[in-house]
Amino acid sequence: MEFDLRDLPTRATLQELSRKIPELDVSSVETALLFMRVATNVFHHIHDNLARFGISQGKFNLLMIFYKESDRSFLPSELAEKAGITRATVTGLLDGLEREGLVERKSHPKDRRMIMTRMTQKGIERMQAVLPDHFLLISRLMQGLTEEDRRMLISYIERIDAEIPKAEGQQ
Amino acid sequence: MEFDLRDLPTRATLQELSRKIPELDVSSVETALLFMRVATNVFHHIHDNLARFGISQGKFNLLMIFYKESDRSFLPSELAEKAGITRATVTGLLDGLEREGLVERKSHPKDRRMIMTRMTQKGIERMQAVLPDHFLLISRLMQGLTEEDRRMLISYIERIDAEIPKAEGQQ
DNA sequence: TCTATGTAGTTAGCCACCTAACTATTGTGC
DNA sequence: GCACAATAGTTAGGTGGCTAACTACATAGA
Repeated sequence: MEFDLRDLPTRATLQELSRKIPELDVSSVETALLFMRVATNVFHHIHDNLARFGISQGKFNLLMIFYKESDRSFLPSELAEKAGITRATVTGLLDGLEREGLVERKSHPKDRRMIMTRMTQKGIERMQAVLPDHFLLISRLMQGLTEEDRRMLISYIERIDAEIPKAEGQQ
Repeated sequence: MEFDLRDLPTRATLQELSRKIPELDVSSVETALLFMRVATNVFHHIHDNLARFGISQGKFNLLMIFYKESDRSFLPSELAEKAGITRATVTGLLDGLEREGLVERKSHPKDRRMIMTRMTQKGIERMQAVLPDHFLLISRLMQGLTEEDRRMLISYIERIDAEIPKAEGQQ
């Protein structure tokens, strides 16, 4: 079963490699490759949906951080850390969000190196327009799975994540 | 269990939304978000490893297509279709790969609009250096799962993929 | 106190993706 | 046979990610 002609060369390559490398398990690699392919499809799907609202994935991630605590301000460096991107990237995303009037920058009263960023009313309204649609689309991805299936899936995914060495020295 | 303070605001947002939108299932969204978070970690992990060999993910994908049938040539448009990226992006990636001497471009003998691209010996050798390490790293991601676990995981992932509407009109 | 070190944000420049528009060439229909 | 449409690849310009270097400011130590 699963006789995909297009992928047969990969399987042949894998099987040849696995003869030389005993630790390499062909079915593990194939599972991981499927995982990655579907993840890519999911990201594209979500990207396309957010694009209908004129929001990129990167901007959405920042807006979500703001929205969760829309009454308070965030330092750019704090946003970078929460979103898992660099401060330089945050600068660029904030430029775009500020240009659209979704967030605003104010200088910090005490420490003049810092900038306080805050979501505007327009930003809140934009998120209120996007979120129902966005989460509904995400929710529907799982509609082929039962509650029990999802519990199992979470367990498998967490075990995969546990194998990824977490970079401690992240400067 | 799973009492992550940082994510509580998301859960609160989700629960509020789910009251207004009956079709929205909170646990489905949370499962999908975990799936995406781990997928991102996996991609970063693989990226970091390929970077040690001076190869980006995009270039690796093209090289893998070449390597699977290293005796034949490919049209750039064919590479784009197989890799799931645009022709414009292929142009850029081929520029880099050609600059490094890993692939070569030749004009098509019959149709002068077309370009035949082919992997060089140096390209083959580079892939032979990268592949064992690369696939071993991918294989290890699954070492917390049994054969049976992986079968189940594949089934779940395929059911998620089945919910993604495939864009027919991809011009 | 003043120098050195550290910190926050930005800038510059690279990469890989995109869309839209352009060039060159081939194929088609009157 | 020639104008027009279709096709292949590239170019131009935008975005979001990165690292490295820079500016401005704050802080700690001799």
